[in-house]
Amino acid sequence: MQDISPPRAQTARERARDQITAEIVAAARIRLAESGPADLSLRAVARDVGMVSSAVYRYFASRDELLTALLVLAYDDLGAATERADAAVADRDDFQARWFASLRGIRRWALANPGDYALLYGSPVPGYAAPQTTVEPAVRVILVILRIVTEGHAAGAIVVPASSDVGSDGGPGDAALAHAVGGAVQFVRSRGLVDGEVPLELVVRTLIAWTTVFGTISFELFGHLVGSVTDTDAYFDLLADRLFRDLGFGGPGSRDHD
Amino acid sequence: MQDISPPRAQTARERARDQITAEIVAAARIRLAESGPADLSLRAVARDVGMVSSAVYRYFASRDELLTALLVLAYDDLGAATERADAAVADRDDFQARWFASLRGIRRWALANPGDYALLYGSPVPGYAAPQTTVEPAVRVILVILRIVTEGHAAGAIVVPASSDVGSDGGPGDAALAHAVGGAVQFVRSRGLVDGEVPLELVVRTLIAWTTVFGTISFELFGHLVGSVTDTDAYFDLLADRLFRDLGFGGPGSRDHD
DNA sequence: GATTTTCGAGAGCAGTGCTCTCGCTAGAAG
DNA sequence: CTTCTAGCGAGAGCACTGCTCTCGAAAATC
Repeated sequence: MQDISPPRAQTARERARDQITAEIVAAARIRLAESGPADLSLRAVARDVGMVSSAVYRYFASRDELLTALLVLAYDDLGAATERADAAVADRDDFQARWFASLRGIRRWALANPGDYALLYGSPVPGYAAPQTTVEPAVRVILVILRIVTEGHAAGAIVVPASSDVGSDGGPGDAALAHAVGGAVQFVRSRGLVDGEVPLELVVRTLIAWTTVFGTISFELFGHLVGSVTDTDAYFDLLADRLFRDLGFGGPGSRDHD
Repeated sequence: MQDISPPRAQTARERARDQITAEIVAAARIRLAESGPADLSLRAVARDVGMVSSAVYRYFASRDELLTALLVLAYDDLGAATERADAAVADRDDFQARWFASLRGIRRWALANPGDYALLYGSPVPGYAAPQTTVEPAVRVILVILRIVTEGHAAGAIVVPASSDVGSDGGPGDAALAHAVGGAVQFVRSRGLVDGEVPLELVVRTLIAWTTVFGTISFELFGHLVGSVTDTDAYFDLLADRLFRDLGFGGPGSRDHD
């Protein structure tokens, strides 16, 4: 195969440019770790890499563009960390172990990189809208937990929890469900995660689990659990367990292994 | 009754001071609504109220102190809105209606006041630590949902969900639970919300519900649900229903009413 | 070797939080 | 009613921010 673009012989200039770009991002990431995203100063970053602020603009058109680069990097880092956590479980059919490993991996990454986490899941920087390029890296972490659920379902380890029609109106529950989480269903289909029918209630439950995990981590990092949760490590495991069971895992018949 | 302190005859100076203070806060709140907390400019607020920036420092020692005032105001506003939503349900034994009303009230407030919401539940402003005075107003909204759960439990409307020992170790589940959520248990007791024993699993479930509600609202406001959840109104109701049932409400025997 | 592209430095603009000083004025004290 | 003082608003100023523009030097290209 012809190496068309990626490993094409870079000119010295290009190599230097890439290297300096990486240097800037690295310096920015360090500063981000010890101050919030809103506090990130382009001038300070410039000083760190031994440049004057205007020189940085040769590499990033604006502070927002630097933030976007950090965003992509952080999403990828989180995604990779979560994938690693899941992959570390040897028995691929031990969905409980995979679930715990992945969720703990997410939380561990967040605690280790609070600045990045705040950038990703905190309040958005005012006036800043993440461009489309950030979508794909953002999806990685979701895919990990989605795969556990879909594979678990395919393996018959899930008893899809009962849906309920206790909505405000007595209408047909499934149509309402399909409409509400239509995007997620389409997403799961487009990624080829499931062939055949997608149980809507499972989609809803997975969305809830996803939201709860990040909601909990955000609460922990942002100080909202102080006073209520005494042992955050233990609480998170408790949470992971409840979410796992609410998904329909570990139901009747699938005794756990110890 | 003697009016001891609150309506004590204020001097003209004090009245003027309070009025201007309120004016500043009001102006700040308006600016906050259309830009994030990090973007809130004390100088801009000063301009809005027809002052020069240094004059504002006669009323607030720093920008952070202004933010704290806004924080307290916002917490109180959210708390009041939620209390109103709950109180609007005439039948106090209709816990489902109260649950939906309260949760919807929280979300409605958040959507109507995104700036305030970001201030309360977004990433904290770097270097800013909310002082103790903000704790009490912050608690109001939690108390509303806590009351629904405790009253529901006292009324026998809840079948406390089964705990599970599927933790990492096979130790005694209840001791671990008690340790993890000890703060919450103590809180519930200190507020006199429950006399007698507090079912630990219910405490855990309530904490999870609380976290999930705010996690979902944060995700919605911060744009993380775009692409997955197509109808956010409907999804939130779906969520409220699942949380309600996971708490043990609407279990066997307590058929809902329509 | 001449030319064009690329890049870093520096000055500068408008904005920020915050401090300090200086008058004015309204309320308190006599 | 006069004197005095405490409180307040204005202004200048400092160090910082994001960002723009110009200029000179160096490197790649022709």
